[in-house]
Parts: sequence; C-alpha cells; structure tokens
Amino acid sequence: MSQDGSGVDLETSVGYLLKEASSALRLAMEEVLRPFGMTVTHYACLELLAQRPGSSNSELARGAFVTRQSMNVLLQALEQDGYVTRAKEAPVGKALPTRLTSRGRRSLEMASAAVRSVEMRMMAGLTETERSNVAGILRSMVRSLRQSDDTP
Amino acid sequence: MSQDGSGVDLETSVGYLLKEASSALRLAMEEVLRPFGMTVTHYACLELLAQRPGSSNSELARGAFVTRQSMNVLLQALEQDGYVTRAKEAPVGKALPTRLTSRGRRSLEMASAAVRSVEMRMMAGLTETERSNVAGILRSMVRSLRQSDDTP
DNA sequence: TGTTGTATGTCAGAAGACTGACATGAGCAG
DNA sequence: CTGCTCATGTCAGTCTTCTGACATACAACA
Repeated sequence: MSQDGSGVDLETSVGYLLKEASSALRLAMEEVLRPFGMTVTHYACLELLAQRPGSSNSELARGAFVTRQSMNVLLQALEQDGYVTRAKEAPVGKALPTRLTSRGRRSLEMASAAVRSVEMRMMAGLTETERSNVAGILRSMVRSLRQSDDTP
Repeated sequence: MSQDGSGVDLETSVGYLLKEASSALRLAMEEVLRPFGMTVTHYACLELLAQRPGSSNSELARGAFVTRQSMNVLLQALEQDGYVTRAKEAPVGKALPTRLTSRGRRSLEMASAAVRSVEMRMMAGLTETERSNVAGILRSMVRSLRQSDDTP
C-alpha cells in the first residue's frame, strides 16, 4: 500500500508487528499488575525465582532481559520489602543466591494468576494450528537474531 | 519441566517467548543502527514519516508505541538536528504536520537497509508456512490483547 | 450560544533502565 | 606460582520514557 521496493513497509513488517505485539502485551500486563503495585520486571524476577530458586543477580537479569545493574537495584528493593532474601556470603565465586520469602511467594501467586489470564486472552484469538506453531516460530526468530549478534 | 499447574512456565510461555523475541530484535536493531547514531525509536519515527508524511506528533507516538510526550522530546531533537521540519502553525486543530528533510531522507535510506537485513535474518530460520503465518498470528494476538484493554 | 467531550502540544518531575567503571573471585595456560 | 581471562556484584552518573498537569482547538449537542 505504501512501499515500492526500498524502505520497510510497516503494515506488513514482521519486525514492526513483533514490536506492536510486545507493546500490547506489556500494556496488558502492566494493567493487571498495577493493582499489586508490581511492574513487569518485578513480576518476572519473582517468577524466575519461583522456577529457579537460588538464582544469582546476573542470572535473573538475563532471564528478565535487563542488565545486571538494573536487576541489582530491583533486588535491593525487593529484599528491603521482604519479598526475597539474598545470601550474605557467596558459597562460590561472587554470586549471591536469592530466594523467595513466603511473602514473595504469596505475592507471586496472585500476580501469576493475573498474568496467566492475560496470556489466555492473547491466545484466545488463535486457531489450534496457530497455537501449536507460535512458540516454535518465536524460538526460531530468537535463534536467528542471535546468530551473529554475540559474535562480534 | 518445572510447572505443576500453578505459576507460569517460562520455558513454554508464549508471553515470555514474545518478550524474548522482541528483546533480541531490539538488541539486533540497536546494533545495526548504532553506526548511524540512531536509536530504534529514532528510526521508527523517520520510517513513519516516510510512509505517512505530514503526521502529527501524536500520530507518530502511536505508531512508534511511545507516549506523545516521549515523541515530542525526540521530535524537538530531530528538528534541531535538521532531520525533520514541523509546521509552525496548525492548519487545523493543534496538530503540527511533520515532514522529513532531504537530510532525514538520506539518513533513513541507509538505516532502512540495515534494518531490512535484520528482518531478513530474523525470517531466515522460518519455514515457508511459518513465514506466511507469523504476521497473522501476531496481528491476532494484538487484537485479542486490546480487547478489554481500552474499554475500562 | 455555551457546554461537554475528545484530541493535541507542551512543560515539569519521577521512575526505570542503561553505560561506564572498579573490585573481587574462579578457572586456566604458561 | 603467576598472569590472563571471564563472570559477578556494586557504585555512580546519564538517558530515555513515563506519569501528572495544564492550555488550546475542534466537534457534537442541548
């Protein structure tokens, strides 16, 4: 409708659509997490800790797709507010294992239900075949994008 | 592998995979745009203006998935650097039509080629059927997510 | 006419994330 | 053992984006 060969047609560009989808997802998640006073990264951190207890700051940062500096700031706040506990000494290296407190677990439980409802809504408009393909497609794109990304 | 019913399994969660994919795309785009001294939002703004000349600040903001306040800051910088021109008076309402300068067009041309190469790489790992399905899937997810999002 | 609602541009302050930098600890080659 | 590399934690400063707020402009309507 708007392209003649050069340039990127935003209407059909998968990159643009991907950005749009992630933006919509982010908005929807922020909306359901707001009642809990929780940001998306905040929630991601707790969810990661629930599935991988004892993760280090750097591991959590990678899992939440932020820098370890950003995750560090968040972890300090979460510890101060009693959602997580961090080992005072590193059992090995410098990595300090982090774990959820019972308060963190309770908080996560509610948030997780809210987030699940968003994901359900997101998948609701897809056909059965689409639903079974989407994960593989996204994983393939990630793999391709990282091809010559971390090999400079 | 890690879930028993409650919680969100990050390994298979489409929401998480979507976030991961958009993060990878963002990183890859930042990498190819850095040589041009251009951020992703910066590029998105120019690309939007190329396809929809005369767009207003608010229209550009919606197209780039940021707030109009953020886009306003960017536009002021772009105008000062000579990439765009903004009408001094609104022909109708308050919206100030914005257009690319020749410098902006030249700058976009190079950036656009770089971004296209990233998108090509992203699609490279997909099968023919996946390639023809991905746009529809993303659009469906966006539509579902916005269902009761802007109807509070 | 004037009132109400919606959309826009813009300023100011706050929050979140990033880059840069430094020190520490582990692993490995020599 | 020593030097090198890599990963980690953390502090500091900066940047980008967001939220909040206000004024303006048009449209719809009583």
